[in-house]
Amino acid sequence: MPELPEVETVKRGLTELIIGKTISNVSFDWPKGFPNAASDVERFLIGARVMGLRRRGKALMIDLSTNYTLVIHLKMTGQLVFRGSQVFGAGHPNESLIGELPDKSTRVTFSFSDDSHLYFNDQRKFGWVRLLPTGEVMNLPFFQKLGPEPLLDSFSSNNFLERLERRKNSGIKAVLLDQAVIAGVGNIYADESLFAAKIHPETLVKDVDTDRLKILFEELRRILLLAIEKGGSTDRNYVSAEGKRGSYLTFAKVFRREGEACEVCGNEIMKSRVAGRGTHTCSTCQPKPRSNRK
DNA sequence: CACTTGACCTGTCCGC
DNA sequence: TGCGGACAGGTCAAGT
Repeated sequence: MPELPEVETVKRGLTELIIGKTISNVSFDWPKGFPNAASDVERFLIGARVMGLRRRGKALMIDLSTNYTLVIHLKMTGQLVFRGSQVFGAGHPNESLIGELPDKSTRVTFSFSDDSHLYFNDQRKFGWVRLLPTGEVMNLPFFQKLGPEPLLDSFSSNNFLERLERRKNSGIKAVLLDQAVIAGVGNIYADESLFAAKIHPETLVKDVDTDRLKILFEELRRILLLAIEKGGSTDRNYVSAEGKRGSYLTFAKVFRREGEACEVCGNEIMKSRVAGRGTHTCSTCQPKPRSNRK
């Protein structure tokens, strides 16, 4: 679902599609997901121009000329889909996976003065939208506890090791998924990077060799970059700002491949539950540690 | 305090 | 066909 590569892909798409546009209308009926809409939309959104797009962890920000910023989290089933006045049909390279919009899972519709629209769809309503003064965005509790961006040059192998060390008694997958440790990693890329580094997801951090953790650091970054290049992973709901699938799952080695043969050793990919999530491993390439029993 | 589990939602799939 | 239940998995709150 939307993890760092998916949100980055949406950000890049929207950067091409909506910068410079002026918001002319916003319709919403979702007090829980967008609580300050009713009071602030009229004052700070209508007439605002889109200045830029940013991403931090799995959250997306749309900076506006009113010095307000829309902060959006897609959680598991959120989509941000742009529609121009032109709709492309079947077979066209710009054909969207998403049909007529708005649809029954549309929670917020942003209309622009050129009669194009940005739809925030969220089947399960776990996502959220906030409108805040740009200077106050990072005060949100969500950002306050977020760990570093794994793809920044400034995030080093040593940073990674130090942050993992603080959680040495936890299972490695639970730690990778913890947004306070590293921002942006979710279930898909945790499974894929642990497979690439040949670490069983239940292994306690303290039981993984430092050299292997360094390999995990390299593999995690390599996989996140590759996933961005492929436009992210479309498992069920995720689509780009253009409404298109991401193709990373074609390249995935274990995620959603239970029952298939491991590309490396030929043994079967297994699915289990680790840290409360569906977890995919090769039992040969990622031997279960004997030291920690569950 | 560190860590794990359940709640939040809706849609789909599977077994009976 | 209909129906109940498991499952999907990001984050926060509550529980151990």
